[in-house]
Amino acid sequence: MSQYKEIATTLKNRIKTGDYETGQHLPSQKELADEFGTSRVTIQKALDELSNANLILRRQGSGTTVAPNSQSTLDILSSQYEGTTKLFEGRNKVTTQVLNFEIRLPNPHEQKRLAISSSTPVYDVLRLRNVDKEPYELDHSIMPLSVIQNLTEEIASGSIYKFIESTLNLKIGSSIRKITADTPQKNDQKYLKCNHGEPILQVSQTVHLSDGRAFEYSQTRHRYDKGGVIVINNSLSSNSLDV
Amino acid sequence: MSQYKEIATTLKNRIKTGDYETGQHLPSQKELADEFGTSRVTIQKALDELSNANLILRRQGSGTTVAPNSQSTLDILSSQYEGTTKLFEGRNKVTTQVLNFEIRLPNPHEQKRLAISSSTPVYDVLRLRNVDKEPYELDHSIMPLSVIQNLTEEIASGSIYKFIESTLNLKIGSSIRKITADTPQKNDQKYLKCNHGEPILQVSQTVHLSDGRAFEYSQTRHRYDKGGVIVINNSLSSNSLDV
DNA sequence: CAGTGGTCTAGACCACGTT
DNA sequence: ACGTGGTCTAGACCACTGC
Repeated sequence: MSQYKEIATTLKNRIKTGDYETGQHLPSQKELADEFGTSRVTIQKALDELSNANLILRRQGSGTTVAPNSQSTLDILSSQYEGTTKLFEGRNKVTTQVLNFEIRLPNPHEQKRLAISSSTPVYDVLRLRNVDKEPYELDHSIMPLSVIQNLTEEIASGSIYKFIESTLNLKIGSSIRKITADTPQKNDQKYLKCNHGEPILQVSQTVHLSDGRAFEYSQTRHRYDKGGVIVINNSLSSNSLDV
Repeated sequence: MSQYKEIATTLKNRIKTGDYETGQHLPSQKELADEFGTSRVTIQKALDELSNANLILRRQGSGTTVAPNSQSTLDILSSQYEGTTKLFEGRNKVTTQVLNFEIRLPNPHEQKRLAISSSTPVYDVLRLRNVDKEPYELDHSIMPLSVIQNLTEEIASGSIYKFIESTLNLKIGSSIRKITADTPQKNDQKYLKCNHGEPILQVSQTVHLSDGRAFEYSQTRHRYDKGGVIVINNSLSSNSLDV
């Protein structure tokens, strides 16, 4: 691990433990450089990490302070979006029912979203995730075999993300998601136990590896009383758009 | 404007105009440093900007390439979320009806979201935004007078964001948003012309200035057939969470 | 004016991919 | 082996804030 990342982790922990309190000043960059026995530029790279995560506010002339909401931001960071399995890990019981698992050729829409040709086969996986035995989300994922291999129904009944990161040793990069509301369809009524008039929150996303290859196009549908997406935006990477 | 930001803008333009094509290599950092007559570190800071915006992919050993989707990412960046007025600027006609405009004291929920005391008065503004004469969104904003002053009903019928940035000369910083689906309420039926069974997409957000002060807590409700939120995530600032 | 963060340099070494 | 991007240094100057 690089020095500036180690320092960033240390500083994050100091905020988490209240060593640096919300609203209070951090030591100056020069003091931190002395403490960690490094240069000011390295401290600045560490502070960049905290700044990107919205944990600190830097003001030229007056110093660096711990951001308001730093504690709730830390909560969100600690359960970063890496699939439903990780989100609920330890707190709730997640079970997954694989409703469909097949390999087929992609339709034109999927070809476009995944940037693959019509001859590249894809996994088509439909899963129902339950949290504490209550239906939580209905997930339909398309993954190209050119990127993801050796996926089985058994793996799909656990965490596909863990399989990709740990077993295939691939690094997940950026994603683009569109969040919309919709009326319940037949499958929503059947599996999520939605009645007529009970809205669905749908998240459509394409997820990429860090090398830029798209590895998943999915549509996830939530009951409106169990769904919701939280987005944190900073001026640096203003990354959310209402359409 | 600092040198690295100028260079970042130049490089973004080269991607926009197709000078650097999607998937193709950029010149190496050394070549760029020579071209711009600067050091490699400055080029790297410029590339950080593009990387944060998901416009490029950097691979140790093999070089920097223009990201897939760079063109659609540019589209999104060019209409960053700065209020509905800016989003539709030039393309559609946005009109705003101010349905309620008052100054009052905040309730406990609003006090918490805006981090203000019970004695700090707030503006309470309810607005209906129409795009091309069709109802688009119903927006309920709470803003503390300790931050925003001299707001009038006339200003509210235009763009409050432009007023804050241009007239008050304040800089907008981070925001935190929660996106949910909901059933239509009385106001939705009245103003957004929703029927029973037509879902609402709701965005609740708290927006901060760059100095960390919260200046707006709002709830915006969209017709399900005219709403949607797009979110771009990168590993750097993974900033979205399903709850 | 003193102290803070922001920018920039010239050069060094390392980690990684490709050939 | 070579070229790429990643990290790091020691020092400099600038911009801004607050006393």
